[in-house]
Order: sequence, then C-alpha cells, then structure tokens
Amino acid sequence: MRKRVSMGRQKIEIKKIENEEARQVCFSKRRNGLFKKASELSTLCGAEICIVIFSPAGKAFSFGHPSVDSVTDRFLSSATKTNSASAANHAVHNQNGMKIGRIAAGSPTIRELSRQCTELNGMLETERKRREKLEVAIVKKENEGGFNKAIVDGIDELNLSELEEYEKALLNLRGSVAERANQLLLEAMSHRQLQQQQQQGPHFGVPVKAEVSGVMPGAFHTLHGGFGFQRGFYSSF
Amino acid sequence: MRKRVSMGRQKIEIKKIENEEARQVCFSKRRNGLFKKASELSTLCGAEICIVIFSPAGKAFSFGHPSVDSVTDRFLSSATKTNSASAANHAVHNQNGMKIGRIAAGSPTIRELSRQCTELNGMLETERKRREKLEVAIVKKENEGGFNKAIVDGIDELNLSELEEYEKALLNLRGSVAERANQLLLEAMSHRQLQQQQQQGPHFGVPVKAEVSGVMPGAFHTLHGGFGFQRGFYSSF
DNA sequence: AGCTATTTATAAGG
DNA sequence: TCCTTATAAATAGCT
Repeated sequence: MRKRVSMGRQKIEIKKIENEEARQVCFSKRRNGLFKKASELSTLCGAEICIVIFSPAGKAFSFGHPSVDSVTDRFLSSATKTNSASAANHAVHNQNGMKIGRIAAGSPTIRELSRQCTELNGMLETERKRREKLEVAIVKKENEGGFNKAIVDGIDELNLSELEEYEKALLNLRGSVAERANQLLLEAMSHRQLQQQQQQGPHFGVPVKAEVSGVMPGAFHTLHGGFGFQRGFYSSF
Repeated sequence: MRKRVSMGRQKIEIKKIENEEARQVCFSKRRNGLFKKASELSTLCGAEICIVIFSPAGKAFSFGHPSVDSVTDRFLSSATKTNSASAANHAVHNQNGMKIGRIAAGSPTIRELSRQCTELNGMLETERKRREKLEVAIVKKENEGGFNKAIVDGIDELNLSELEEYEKALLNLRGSVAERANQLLLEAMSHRQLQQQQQQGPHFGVPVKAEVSGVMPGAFHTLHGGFGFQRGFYSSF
C-alpha cells in the first residue's frame, strides 16, 4: 500500500476564507468552474446566461451567452411594463440571497434611456436653432431701422437736424401707410362683393411676416452625437 | 453482488439536449447548481456576483450578491471611462464564448445613459429659459417700437386694422418728435440769448409710451422629470 | 500551474 | 418536482 501523496479534497465550511492567498486561488478555480458550468448550461439547454463577478480585489469578470450585452438588455427591457412599485413585486430569495422567479415588473431599459437621450438631443437641437433665430432677429432689429432704435432708447438722444430728418421720414411713412390702407380697403370691398357667403370676419389674408433668417454671430455646436456601445476586456490568463 | 438499481450518472456530451422534458429537467438542476456555486463563491471569497438566466421558454432567473442591481450597476458604471472604440479593446473568449478578463474600456451604462439624460434635460432647460428671455425681449422691442418693425419688413404685409393702428402710432411718434425738436430749439435759443423769449410752439405732449409688459404668449413646460429604477420578480416556486 | 484523494454535482430512473 | 443510486466532475490541500 503506497503512501498517500495527497490528502485529497477536504470538506470545507462555506464561510469566508481568511487567508488571502488561499482565497485568491479559490476564487480563480471556482470562477472558472462557474463559467464552465454556465457555458454547459447554455449549450445543453439553449439558455441565455450572463454572469458578472467582481473579485475581492475589485477586478470584474464576465461571462455571457450569446453576450453579456444581449442578456442584460433582454433582462432589462423584458421588464418594462409597469413603471413603479406596483403589485406583483414578490421577491423570493433563498437563504443565500438568491432570487429566482419570473420577471413581472418594470425597469428602465438601456434602449429606453438611449431613446430618451436621442429624443432629448433632438429637442435640444430644435431649441438651439430656435434660439439662434431669435438672436439673429434681435441683432437685426437693433441694427436695422436707423431711427427706430431711437424710439426704444428714447428720442432724447437725437440732435436737432436728426430730429427734423426723422420727422420727415415719419411723414413719408405715414403717407405710405395711408395709401396702403386705402388699397386694402378697396380690396376688401371687392372681396366681399364677390364672395358673400364666406362669413369670416374682416380678415384680409395679409399676415404679418416676421420670418428672420441668417447665420448666427455666436457659434453653437452639438455636444452629443450618438452613443457608442462597447465593452472591452483583456485577458487575465 | 446486488443487482444494479441505477446506472448512475452517465457521461454526457455537451450539446443541445433535444428531448424537451429532459432539457427542462437538466435546466432546473443545473440552474440550481450554478446558483449554489455562485453563492458559495461569493461567501468563500467575498466576491460580488450577478447571474441572469433566460430559460429556453423565456423565463428569467437571477441571482445576485449583494444584489443583481448593485452588481449590474457597479459593472456598468465601472466601465465608463473611454467613450468610443479606443485602444485596449482586447476581447478574449475561450472556445465556448466565455469572456474573461479585467474590464478595460467603456460601455454604455444605465447610469451613464441616465446621467446623459439628466445632463441633456438640464441643457434643454437652460436653452428654454434662454429662449424665453429672448422672446420676451423681442416682444418688448416690438411693443416699444410700436409698428416700426413694419418699416423694415414693408408695410405691404400689414392688414387693415394693423395699418390703422400703425398710422396712429406714427402720429403719436411725430408728436414726440416735434416736441423734442421744440425743446431742443428752446435750449439752443436760451443758450444763445439768456432765455429771453419763452415762446412755445405747438405742444403736442404725446410721448411715445414704451409699453412693456411681461408675460409670454407661449407656455413652455418641462417634459422629463427623473428616471426611476425598479425591478420586480415573483416566485416561480 | 499540476496532482490526487475526496467531495460534490448530476444523469437516469422512479 | 423530489428521491435514489452510481458515477462524472469539481476542487482542497499540496508541491
């Protein structure tokens, strides 16, 4: 009878291994064992599995079939029906903190969040364009119209000859206004005669056009493009 | 020698089990075995583990220590440093599609997406406020300047009632202009000859009133509030 | 990282 | 799904 060269596998108690080196060794072995089992399970039964492990040192390891992403995504998105703590929230764990059961209630999904981001980006872009237009409009208003600015700032700052010029301009303008008004009146009258049944109010179909276009003085750029989904690893073996 | 009552455990090939019932049985057993192993690993080594499994029937099962959420969160957020296909993207898998190694590069995370959404919301809010200010400013300017806008855009686009109002405004404006001119004249005269003749010309006394009032025509509201994260299960046991 | 004695997981059958 | 049995697979303790 040969002398035993090993005492073989010993039964161990399931509690934290205090010896650091032993713990690290155990972690490596069992992690590989776990991944192997997971792989077998997915192959044998056609299941989708994802495992994420953080070693006590903080390193992350993952296993995924078909991929960590796909399973995570499916898990998260398969659960988005109810959006708050509704009923059917019976979490069942065994003595070890294991939770098993069918998913019944909601969580936000990566997809949904991503969609929201896209939507928000769009809104932001729209908002920015809108603001740019307004800024252009304001600048234009301030530059244009020579004397019109004076009305805002107060005519107190014009000198005498400027005032006289301004008065003349106003008179001219009033002339055009009156002329235009006459024209409109005529149009309105003929309109009414031709189409009497159209009982709209006195709308003459001449909208005030306030459209402004042009390029902005200040440049505004898009901050967010798309969202790239990637994950990288390097071997620890 | 007793007759064998069981052929005991037989070696099986790791490939998909075609018999549906056998597959379901195998799935149950191995799933529990996997969870047990995971539990032991977390206890023995102090590791954090999360497992998500979808049965071929589509049921989801999960194990998490300390919880599925915490590990998932940690995993996702621990990986968000680089934001695109950078270097260090060495994915290493073994023959079974297992990926093992330390995380080196980015992935989109729920946290990150959520953060982006929050950030975008903030930017959107800022943008909206900014635009509101501009709109108020523009309205203000338009009120102040009366219909001076028309001078620029052409009075051809005003309708009749607008034109009438405009005419009135022009008259008023002319009044202020005249008054201001008068005042200037007086000042000039008194300067020249020690204020002898207090002759006032026609006083119109109709200053252009810069009527500015405050509220916006359009109301703008925040669409997105916060994002709630929840997950629910119910036992299948 | 190997080795090996032993424990643990599990296939097959009920 | 749970029990039993025989056996395959995983792994603790060493080197």
